[in-house]
Amino acid sequence: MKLQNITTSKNGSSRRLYDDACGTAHALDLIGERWALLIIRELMLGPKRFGDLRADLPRISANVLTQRLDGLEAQGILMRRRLPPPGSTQVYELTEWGYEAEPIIQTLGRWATRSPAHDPTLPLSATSLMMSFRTMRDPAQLGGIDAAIGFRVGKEEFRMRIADGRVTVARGDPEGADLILSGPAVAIAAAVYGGVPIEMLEADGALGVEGDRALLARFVTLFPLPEKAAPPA
Amino acid sequence: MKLQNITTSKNGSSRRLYDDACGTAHALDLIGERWALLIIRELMLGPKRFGDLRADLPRISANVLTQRLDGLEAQGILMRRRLPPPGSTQVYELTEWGYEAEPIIQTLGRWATRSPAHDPTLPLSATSLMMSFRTMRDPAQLGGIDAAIGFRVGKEEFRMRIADGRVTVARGDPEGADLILSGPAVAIAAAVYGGVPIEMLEADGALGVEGDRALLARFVTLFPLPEKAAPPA
DNA sequence: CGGCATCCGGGAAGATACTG
DNA sequence: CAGTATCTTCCCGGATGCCG
Repeated sequence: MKLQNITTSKNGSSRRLYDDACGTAHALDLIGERWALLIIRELMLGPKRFGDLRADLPRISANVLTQRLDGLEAQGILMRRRLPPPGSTQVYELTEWGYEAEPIIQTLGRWATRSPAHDPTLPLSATSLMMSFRTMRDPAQLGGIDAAIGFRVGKEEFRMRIADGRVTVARGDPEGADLILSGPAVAIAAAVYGGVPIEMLEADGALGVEGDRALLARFVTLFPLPEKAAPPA
Repeated sequence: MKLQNITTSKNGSSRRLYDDACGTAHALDLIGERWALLIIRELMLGPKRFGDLRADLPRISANVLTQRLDGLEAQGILMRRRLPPPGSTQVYELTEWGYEAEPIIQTLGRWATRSPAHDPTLPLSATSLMMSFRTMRDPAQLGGIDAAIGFRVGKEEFRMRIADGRVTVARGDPEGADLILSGPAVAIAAAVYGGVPIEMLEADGALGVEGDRALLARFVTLFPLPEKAAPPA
């Protein structure tokens, strides 16, 4: 290790800061570097290991991930935690303040889906699909629904609860839910956001459905995308 | 101009994109580059010229500002507009969709002021001070207030209206407001966010006050900063 | 395999000087 | 005043390798 690296890593403030009292500028100092906010997004539904993050952010390189995790930890946004042995692997978990960044993710997401350039058919991580449901829920449509919906997306399992006009999502066993959807995140996104008919996705083997199909028909209407903004002239 | 520049500017997608369907990731593709969101912030209260932006973002370099303005225009977030002659100078103005980014600025700002590292004594542009009032207003304290407050910050003038529990701010003539504050943005920020006594700022010649001093005493309590998050252990 | 450190190439950001 | 040209610095991304 070179001396330069010692000074620059010890004094993390050698990073380019905006030097601006505005809270927005400070937010960018904290989480404005490339990948930082997407790492936070991936941790939003609970702790993950280094390798999980690499898998869910396929285009990040290991050294950048290391740098970001260091920086976010130093700023108190996430913590390293060592799981009890055996298998005492390390996980990264948001702090309480880190979890409070969820509105940032939602506000950005809601605004950007109005972009004419937004392409909802791109790949998608399981976490961002689940987060998108919390972001895009239509309160007017949720009234009167009380249901549990399970998801199996790759190796990850989630349980959503819709009740009292609210949507909560957490990692958890889908078993026993009123409706269970299985398949890659893009397939579920195609059904909910792309308007692709369920039957077509099932026929392709892309989507598995168990349980209340009437609920499913309603489910795919609960998360409307906002209208596109006018494209640039 | 070189051929390379033509291809890279025509095909703006040579930029590093996240390639992720998640709206949050797309937002970062749109406004995640350095300085982009601060440029949007500076335009939030109306159009500005190139030189205004340089003055209000003192540490941005001219070529980066040019690149960002080009990119934001290509994405439909802002427009170039030529003012009617004489003095037919060019200004940059947010599109309707661009103005809708205000919640992003507010959400980031609110979250980041909880950072242990946030330093509210740093320099501040007039626009970000005005935006901060919209962000930080305490609805519980605004009830029953109906007032017009004017600001003279450097060469810029603003008029704030507090009524019906809402705060609106626009560029405009402070004359005739119930209260008029004059001085650099840092001085006004010191009074509102730093708890520095008005008398001290006036004695220093940093702050000028005209009009209703009782309203001023109340005004400085209307924008409480959120509690700090626990500092990293 | 998870968690890094290191080296390298390309490109974005910063600073300064220059032009219409 | 509104940008452009150029140069330097530094960040990002990819590959490789070390170590528990």
